[in-house]
Amino acid sequence: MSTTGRGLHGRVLDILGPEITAGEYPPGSVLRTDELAQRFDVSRSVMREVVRVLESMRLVESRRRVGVTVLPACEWNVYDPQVIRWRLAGADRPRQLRSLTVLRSAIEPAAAGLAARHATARQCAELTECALGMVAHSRGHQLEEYLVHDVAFHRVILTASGNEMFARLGDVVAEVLAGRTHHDVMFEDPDPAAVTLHVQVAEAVRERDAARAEELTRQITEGALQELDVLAP
Amino acid sequence: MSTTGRGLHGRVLDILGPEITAGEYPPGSVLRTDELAQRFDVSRSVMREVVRVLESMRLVESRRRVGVTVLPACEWNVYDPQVIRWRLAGADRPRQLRSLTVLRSAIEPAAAGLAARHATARQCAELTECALGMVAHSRGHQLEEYLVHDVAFHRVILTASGNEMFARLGDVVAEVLAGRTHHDVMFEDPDPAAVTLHVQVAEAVRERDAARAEELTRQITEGALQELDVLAP
DNA sequence: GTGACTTATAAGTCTGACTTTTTGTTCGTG
DNA sequence: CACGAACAAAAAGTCAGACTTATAAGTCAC
Repeated sequence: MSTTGRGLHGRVLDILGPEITAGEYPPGSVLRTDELAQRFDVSRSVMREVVRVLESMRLVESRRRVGVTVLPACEWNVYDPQVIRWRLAGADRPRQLRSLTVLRSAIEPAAAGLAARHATARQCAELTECALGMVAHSRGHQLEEYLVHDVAFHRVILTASGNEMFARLGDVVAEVLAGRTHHDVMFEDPDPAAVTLHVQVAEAVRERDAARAEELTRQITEGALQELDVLAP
Repeated sequence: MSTTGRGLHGRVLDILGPEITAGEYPPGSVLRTDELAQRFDVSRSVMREVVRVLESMRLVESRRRVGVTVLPACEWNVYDPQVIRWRLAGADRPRQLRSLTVLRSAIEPAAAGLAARHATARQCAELTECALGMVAHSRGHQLEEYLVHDVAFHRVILTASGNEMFARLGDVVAEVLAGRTHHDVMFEDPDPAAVTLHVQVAEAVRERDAARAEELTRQITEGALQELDVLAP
């Protein structure tokens, strides 16, 4: 599932990146390129490329005569998909999941409102299809199938908003939804109320009722927030 | 003002990055590392590092035997601060500014609501100070001083929300606000109504009135959106 | 036409030498 | 003792060249 993987460079990145985002090196720690190259048994060229990428994510900063210094978490590009993935795989996954869920609850209602105005006929159809798929798999422990349609639903909403910044959060939402189903305990079938809300959102968008689409989506994300409050204190 | 600049590598990036985000190479175009190295008169090592960074931004994809192919805009990491800066400096600045303003209007009200709950006494004081600074410079063509306080105000709100994803949008908001003052025509003093709203938001946060802080901030961002509608069709 | 084989190509990797910047120390002077 | 300038060392930065590897595309037999 890892996007990187490709090439020697990517493999090193997939080890060093998670280590840094996990906080294994306190902010201000200095790493030397040569030592890292030795440790991973790669050439300095490869190691330099890795450092450059980490630098562009603002995880580290490279300065002459001093080395590669690890930056404090407040500097990190937390919207970088790679950084998000690394952090979700790490120890502070709960905190990360909460941050992202709060972000969702700010974005998605607005996106739904815009989607009601801008969605194409095709997107409206897709939306309805997703919602029906959710209904169809909402009972009898078909969690995986339900998840697929749930993710697709939210992706369509975000895309149909017509705002590229919203659209780009599709992967984040997918990650959050998948996290809820997989990692956290979720043996029970999804909340019927939530399923109904999705159907209603699809309706509202189809009927171009922006205010209703926004309000209904707000209820969905509020539910996700409360669910999180129940699981994690 | 460029963050990169440092080093030969950064200079190349600051030329090639904007070129790509400006759409000078249609999606699917292939660039060869060697040719680029020749063009910029740098070694392949440097050029490879540049390509690696562009790849991590998902502006390009490097594949063996084919070259460095430019990816379509829907793949770009549009939340990368560097990408945002490049695009704001480019031709589709208006569209970009609109996307970011829409994003703002989704995020900031939510952030203000959270800030009302989580802001420290110090942050409340800073907020009030910023608001007063805005009032003080709201008349008599003191646009620059006004902007400084405006930016600071919104940064505090986003930080005080306690959500790192929100906090990280401080730079984006700063960029948008600065853009409004500098690039677009703005000879007149700021709208007195907006100034008052900022003061009231500071009040609401200090009084822990989350709903009011959220609603007032919504009015601020709505104003920004309408202002944009007036300037650009 | 289909499939296996070959080839050319461009990225990927490694190595070693050299340059440049920056830090910290040393030393001389007031 | 304080202060500043000269100096030395350390680590990143840069370059050039040789080699490896994956793979797209062309070739040939069937």
